[in-house]
Amino acid sequence: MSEASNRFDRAIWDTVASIPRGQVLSYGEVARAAGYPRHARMVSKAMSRSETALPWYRVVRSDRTLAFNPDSDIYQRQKRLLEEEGVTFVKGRAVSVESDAKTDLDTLLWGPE
DNA sequence: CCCTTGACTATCT
DNA sequence: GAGATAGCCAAGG
Repeated sequence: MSEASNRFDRAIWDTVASIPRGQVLSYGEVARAAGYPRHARMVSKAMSRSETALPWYRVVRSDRTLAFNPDSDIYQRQKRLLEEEGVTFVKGRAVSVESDAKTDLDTLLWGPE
């Protein structure tokens, strides 16, 4: 196992571990925050290589949908873990608790949809 | 070295 | 907004 790839993994792990409860980051955002722009596709692999418990479920697509097949068990598991932290889902998109005022107002006025 | 595979993304129809 | 398309980049065959 080379030093370089190990450094990459650690950077990704640290970044994912730093995502606050009830919030989500996209694969691209994690990669960029870790100091490796354009490495979105490598984030999942790095997380898979982790042996410690990471909040992997707080990482979603850039459009806030989940990366798995909606019919799969893993998709349901991720969705449930997020909902347990207060994250809601509107049209398949994860909406963190810390959403902006406009979204909150619209939701109050028009309901989730 | 070429080709295929992804828990991806930005952009254009 | 859903598809298609073209970039992206490390791994493995």
